[in-house]
Amino acid sequence: MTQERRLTAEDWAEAALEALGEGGLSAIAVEPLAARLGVTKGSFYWHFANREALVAAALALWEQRSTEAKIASLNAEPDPVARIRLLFSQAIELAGRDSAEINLRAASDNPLVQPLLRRVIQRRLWYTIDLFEQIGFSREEAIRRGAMAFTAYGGQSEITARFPGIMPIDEGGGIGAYVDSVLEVLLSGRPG
Amino acid sequence: MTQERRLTAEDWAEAALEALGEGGLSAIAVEPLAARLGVTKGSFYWHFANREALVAAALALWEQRSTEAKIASLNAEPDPVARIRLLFSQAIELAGRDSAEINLRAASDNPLVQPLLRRVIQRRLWYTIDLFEQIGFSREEAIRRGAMAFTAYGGQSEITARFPGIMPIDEGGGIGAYVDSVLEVLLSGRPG
DNA sequence: TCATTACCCTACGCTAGCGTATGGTGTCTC
DNA sequence: GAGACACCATACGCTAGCGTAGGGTAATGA
Repeated sequence: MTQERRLTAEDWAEAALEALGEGGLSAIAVEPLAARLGVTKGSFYWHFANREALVAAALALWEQRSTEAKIASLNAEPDPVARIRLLFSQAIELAGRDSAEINLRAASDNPLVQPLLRRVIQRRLWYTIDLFEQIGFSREEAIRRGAMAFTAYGGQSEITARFPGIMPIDEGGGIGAYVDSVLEVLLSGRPG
Repeated sequence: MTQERRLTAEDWAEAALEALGEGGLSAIAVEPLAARLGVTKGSFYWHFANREALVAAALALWEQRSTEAKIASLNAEPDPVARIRLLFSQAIELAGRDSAEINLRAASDNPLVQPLLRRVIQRRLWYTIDLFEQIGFSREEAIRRGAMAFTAYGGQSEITARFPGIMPIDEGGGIGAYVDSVLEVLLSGRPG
């Protein structure tokens, strides 16, 4: 964290991403980050033109890593049904793993964040829809169920992250059982 | 809006709530609001101790009105299934009706907003769960389905509000058809 | 070894917003 | 009609954060 050697633009972007996870978008601030890196903002303005450029760098870093991570963990699972289950499980425990995403959602009005989230949502939504189509639902039905699944685990992860303990999913079997019951409902009337 | 007469604390709270709906929590700022009300902040600090008090007043105003409105519109419908349908329909078109709520969710880390939203979520969640119990599901199953319904329409309203046009629910029948299909899934295997 | 380059510091100006002190004015009351 | 009170203006100090100017230093390559 606090380095002895001199810094690069990547060091700054890394620190910015970390700050985003801890304090939200507004925590990506030049002077506080400089202090944290044991340096003055004179350093920053050598590597970046302005704060916006730093925010953009941190967002790019996040997008790359988050998509890589999700794709990697999901591609390991060949069965579509198991993939959906994985999607859900991951989303529910997303709070601890990726607090940057939670904080990004809260800043979705920001002109840099808005298009980024739009891309990410689009990808995930249609990925989910595709899964339901692979399972055997018609395209129209897959769109409906996929959209429902996506909003459900989006809302779920948001709420559990921001209001821990408020969802009564710990009763009777824990998270796994809840995920199973959700899937049972989402897959009801499954053809094939 | 811009008044000729002198102001009361309620006028300030009202303007603050309006600003919250338009620009988020940070838009509840003393000097901009004063300018908007055609007055200086000397007026404000006569009515309130500080900014936090104004935020609290605006939040109280919102909580009171939003719960009143929702309860009124839902109590008019006696059938539980129709009520759930109403809940969903309302949530989806929530963006235009209550942008203050959307902006509040984005500020849920704020120490004044956090407990407020926690209360509201708690109320709505268990209200939804009760509906599923009234329909005939067991308590355990009602908790699962209610939680799922709640997160689904929470996520739905958030996404449609922040990223209009991104959800493919307008295809083939519009919102009403989508709500119906969601309900069909959520009520699958319904006893009684 | 010496100049160049990469990186950083110090010091400054600027803005938005919070909060305070104090004085002014219209309206109500006796 | 004279005070009292409610409401507001003016003017100030303060903080956090952005951005700039210009000088300094350590390492590196010729």
